[in-house]
Amino acid sequence: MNFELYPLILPFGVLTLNFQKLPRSFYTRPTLRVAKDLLGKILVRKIGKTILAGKIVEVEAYLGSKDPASHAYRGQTKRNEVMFREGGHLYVYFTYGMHFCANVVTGREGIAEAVLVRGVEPLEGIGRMKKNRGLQSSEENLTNGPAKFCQAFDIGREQNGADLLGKEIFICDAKRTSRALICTSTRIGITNAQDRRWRFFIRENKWVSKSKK
DNA sequence: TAGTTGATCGTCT
DNA sequence: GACGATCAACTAA
Repeated sequence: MNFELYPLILPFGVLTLNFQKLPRSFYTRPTLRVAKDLLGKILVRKIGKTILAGKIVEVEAYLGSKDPASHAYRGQTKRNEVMFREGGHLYVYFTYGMHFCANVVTGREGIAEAVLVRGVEPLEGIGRMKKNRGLQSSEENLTNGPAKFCQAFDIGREQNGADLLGKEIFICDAKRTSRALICTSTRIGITNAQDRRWRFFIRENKWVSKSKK
């Protein structure tokens, strides 16, 4: 069942918290609902004995065949195959010749919808994240963008298709983010479908990407 | 601080 | 052959 517990040593001392992995049923719900509910949840990445963890603070929804901006708008291809899987998988794609971006697949099998993770607030493994980024940069510059987050969390080709109910990458439940703190906007970096306000982020959080507020 | 550009390659037309 | 769900370094002011 979903009662595996994951102790995390948070950076501010020896506080150890037990988080519960989100169940499959969290991801198979309607995508816009999953997108908003992902705000505040704890994304965990295990690399050997190293644990990286961060709070999701910015996301964008992509609604497959209903959405001209989605990679899956024109149907299934080799690249977007993972988007068509059951909710709770990770869709990682390569872009601009050098960057990876990661999506949480949502909905039932055959429905190609997903939520792009654009910003994360680092909680655990910050030293390793800095090493992964390879830059001496401020802490907010570590994970305040989709490709920065992937680099910090060492997410690439090999993580495409990963099951979020597995051991390598998963998301843990956390207190629901208050509706009053959730902001909405158009999505970043796309030119069509500007009428769809499917970007969601936590107000005044330092790890929301800089491009638009 | 705002705006521009180079990097770099898989995917789809 | 064009371009992208991006980023960092650079320039101008």
